[in-house]
Amino acid sequence: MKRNSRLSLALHTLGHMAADPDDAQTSTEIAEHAGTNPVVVRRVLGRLREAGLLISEKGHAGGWKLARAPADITLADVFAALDEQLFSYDDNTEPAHCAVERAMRQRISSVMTDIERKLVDQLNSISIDEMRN
Amino acid sequence: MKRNSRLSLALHTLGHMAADPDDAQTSTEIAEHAGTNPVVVRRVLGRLREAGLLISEKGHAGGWKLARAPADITLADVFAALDEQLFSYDDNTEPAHCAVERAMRQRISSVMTDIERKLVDQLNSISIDEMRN
DNA sequence: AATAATTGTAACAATATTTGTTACATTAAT
DNA sequence: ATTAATGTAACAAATATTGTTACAATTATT
Repeated sequence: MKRNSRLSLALHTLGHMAADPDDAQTSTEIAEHAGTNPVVVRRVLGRLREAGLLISEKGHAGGWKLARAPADITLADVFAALDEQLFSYDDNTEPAHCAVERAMRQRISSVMTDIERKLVDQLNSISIDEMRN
Repeated sequence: MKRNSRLSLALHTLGHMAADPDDAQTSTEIAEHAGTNPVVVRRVLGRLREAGLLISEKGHAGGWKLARAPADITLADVFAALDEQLFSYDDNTEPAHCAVERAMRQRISSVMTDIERKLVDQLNSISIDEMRN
């Protein structure tokens, strides 16, 4: 089983939708194309809907569509919607016992935050429209 | 249980070592300070040793020390040593069936590679010496 | 009004990963 | 010899991800 294929599924789906923004697709169609299960698709795309990137409609002739223009959805939007940790850095939640430790944690945290901010800037500069050829 | 605390453990340990590069520490000491187990410490630090960042010595009075000057060990070195995925993007290994899919995967992969390269540049600009106050 | 097609979501199993732990062989200083 | 350390295998426990089944709610079609 693969780990964390949510981002992959989201990007590929959004990329396809960007090619034909007015065509709604069902989770079954998307799942077949992505080689997975409709429930998994609804699970992942549900997060994109909560973030305002997608619209879903229930019932007969329902399905999934982009909520706005492909040029207005960036990679940073997708990362944020999936709540992906950009880095795999988890600080210990236990309070630091020594002063050196506390100072270092703060320094590391600030460095990471700075790097992350720059990364988000870069991700924001790429729209899903640009993910297609 | 926490997920992926390896980077945290590695950085904090290296940070402390950078403050006193000549003092060798045992995995038990490090484990107590980090609130974990000596075997876990040896597991994580072993990777740093394989990458040439640390030196370990067996036997009585053995322990762990930096392999080179703190200013010469960067965050990028540490990430690389732990083989961390910078992003949680996993491409499907299955060959793409349609041309649109193939093209998009290539585009995504190239975008990710580009972002990752810039990120590594930034990580390389910060040494573990700078992680302390 | 009945039917069909779709999302939303809960529940559970299967799998993979991470961490913690015990145990023990190996190595080196005392 | 004894002691103290690493190196590593093996396994348990916790957690996360994915796949799957089931079914209620919703909406279009007939």
